[in-house]
Amino acid sequence: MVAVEDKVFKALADSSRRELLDRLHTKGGLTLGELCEGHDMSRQAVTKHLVLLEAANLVVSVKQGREKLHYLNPVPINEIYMRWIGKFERQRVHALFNLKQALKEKE
Amino acid sequence: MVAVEDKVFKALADSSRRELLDRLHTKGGLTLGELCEGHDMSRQAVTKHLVLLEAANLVVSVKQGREKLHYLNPVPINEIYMRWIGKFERQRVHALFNLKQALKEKE
DNA sequence: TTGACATGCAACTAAATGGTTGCATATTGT
DNA sequence: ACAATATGCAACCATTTAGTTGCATGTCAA
Repeated sequence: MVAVEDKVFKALADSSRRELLDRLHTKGGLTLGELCEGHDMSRQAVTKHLVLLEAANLVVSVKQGREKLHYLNPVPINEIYMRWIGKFERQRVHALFNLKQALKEKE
Repeated sequence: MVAVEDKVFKALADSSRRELLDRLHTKGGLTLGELCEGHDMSRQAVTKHLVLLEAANLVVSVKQGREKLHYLNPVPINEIYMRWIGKFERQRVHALFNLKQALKEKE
């Protein structure tokens, strides 16, 4: 069952899917219809993306009547992080990130 | 220049490339030849993977004579993490991760 | 210098991927 | 009931991608 990990990365490989995750990070519980808004691709394309995201466990959904509500699941992302960032690196890398942020805000 | 982010995710999408990252996380400074060992794919295939990983800035390399030494760069991974894990989630998710680890060790 | 070693580049192939269109199903409100 | 709304499924197409093979270049050591 190494497959689940592979699904996560494959799912994250597409920019449309990443954008969907961004939207769900900002606001959870969106329906398929809502997630389609502001894209130039068809509803069916979005459906396919959501199927992959759910298979990867990056998105969880609940059916409510004829609607389907979608939520972001942060767990798999955390596992990626833990995989390649050792305990020491974590501090350095966080410091670097914060520095970058601070500089960005000064612009 | 949205391309750089895309390269990171595309690079991570392949399991052979992730394995290369694992090897470099365990031990930095490996040559192409060393990275080829224990794979069933050709040297040229590995080269191609490394090109992508370097383009994504996930791997940095230094030429030394006729050899090329490779190192893992943790910065892009951290940025993925920061993107989809909000400040509160970070705590919960870490706690969950640690719990899982503890349970795994008890087996 | 010359052979062995380490890496680089290019053309080609098979499979995976992202997108489309068309039709089917299920739920809601009047 | 029935029309509008929300989602699901399947076949098909173009492009990308991971891998190969073959040859070229560059560096070291005897």
